[in-house]
Amino acid sequence: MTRPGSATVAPPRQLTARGLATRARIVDAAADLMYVKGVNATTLDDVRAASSTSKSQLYQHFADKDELVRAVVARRAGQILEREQGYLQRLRSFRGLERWRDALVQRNALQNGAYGCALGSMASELSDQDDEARQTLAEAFAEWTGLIAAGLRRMQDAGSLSDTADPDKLAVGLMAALQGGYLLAETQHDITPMETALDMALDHIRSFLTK
Amino acid sequence: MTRPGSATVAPPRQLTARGLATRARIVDAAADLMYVKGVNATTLDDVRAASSTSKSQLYQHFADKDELVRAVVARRAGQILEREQGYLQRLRSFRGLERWRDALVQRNALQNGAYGCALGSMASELSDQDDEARQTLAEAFAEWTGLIAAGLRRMQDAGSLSDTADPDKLAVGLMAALQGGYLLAETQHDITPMETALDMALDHIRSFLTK
DNA sequence: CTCTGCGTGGACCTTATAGTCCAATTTAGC
DNA sequence: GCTAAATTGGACTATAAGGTCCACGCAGAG
Repeated sequence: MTRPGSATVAPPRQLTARGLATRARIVDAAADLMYVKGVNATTLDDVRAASSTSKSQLYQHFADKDELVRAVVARRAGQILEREQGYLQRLRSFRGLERWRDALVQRNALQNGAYGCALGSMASELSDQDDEARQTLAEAFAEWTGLIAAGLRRMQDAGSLSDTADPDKLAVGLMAALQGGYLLAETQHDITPMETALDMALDHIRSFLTK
Repeated sequence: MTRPGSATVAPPRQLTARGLATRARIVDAAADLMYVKGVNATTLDDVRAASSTSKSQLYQHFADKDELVRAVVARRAGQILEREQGYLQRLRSFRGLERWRDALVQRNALQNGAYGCALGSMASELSDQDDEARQTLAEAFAEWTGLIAAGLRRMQDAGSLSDTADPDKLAVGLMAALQGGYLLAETQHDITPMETALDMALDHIRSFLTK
């Protein structure tokens, strides 16, 4: 850190391909562990073991655990948004919304509701502990909700959704139903409440269909 | 623990009023700390300091931290259900549902959404770590949802809610909207999404009103 | 081929935290 | 009051976890 000659402080010193690969391996392993065990309950030793790295490599890439956590948050946000973009960017019909719902429910059914939403569980655990993580998560939720709202707007443009509907509010409501559904499913170890919650939100949106 | 003559193992040895008061002080302090800092981030030393007790007293009343956590979960569940009973047991009209919504939103606005729902945040943190806590939380959610469903049924009996409405499903959907709203509000430090989510759920229920 | 510096392994240190123990004190029945 | 049990205070231990350090390895530029 006090080595002169290199960059001034400790900004992203230039990484080789190998370094980048190690870093990715660490973040991936940490993301998996933190999803299953929770952020706090995941130790750096867990991460080290799961990623087949050593302590020095962790601290080569991250100043401390908080920074690793933030990298995990960013990574998860990126992953989920990319996945959701795949589902939502072509959304143009209510049927598409139903398919989206089915995909989420099915994915969650694989683990019987356990662990909840990767974004939601981190949001709950970190929002009041790490403001930077909180902001990243808030932005991720906003983008995710935005994808839904955009889809609803396309439905309006296509004439299938009434102009009296407010896509932004409907999207927020749908996202809340999704997150609440995840939480209840996680607690009950049963995805039924998640289905019920999403169905109710979709029923409500259905009431705005024009045909 | 190996003291002969008293009860066989270590069942709730008989407590005096003083002991009971100490125990309550510990659980209360722990509940507050865990709500604000999270369960994992709350140390027994924090609890000890906040409750003005000593280590031996903690271990007098709880075998280990997990047991304290379970006591906190049970306590919170009891508190919230008691509070919600006050609001919901006389619920007979849609207006009453709106008042209930307003009360929850207002309470959450006091802290700008921070910390979320006391039950929800514990559910998220504990569901995949402590199965006993998870079950208690699941039952608490079920009871809470049941209070809402019972209110909706009274509305049906009074003729203001259509018989085609399914009170149980609507209650689950409303609870999910509430919990999802809490989570989004906590993440954004802004209660707007909570309001939006609850409004959407209420709008949907409104569509089943008969007059 | 060899020199430079990023990249790596893992021992080591420090602190914080869960959990133990026992002597001293208070309480409650007799 | 007296005695036994309940209660309390706080020092003490063990360990797990975060974080530091340094010697060595390796890969690419000259």
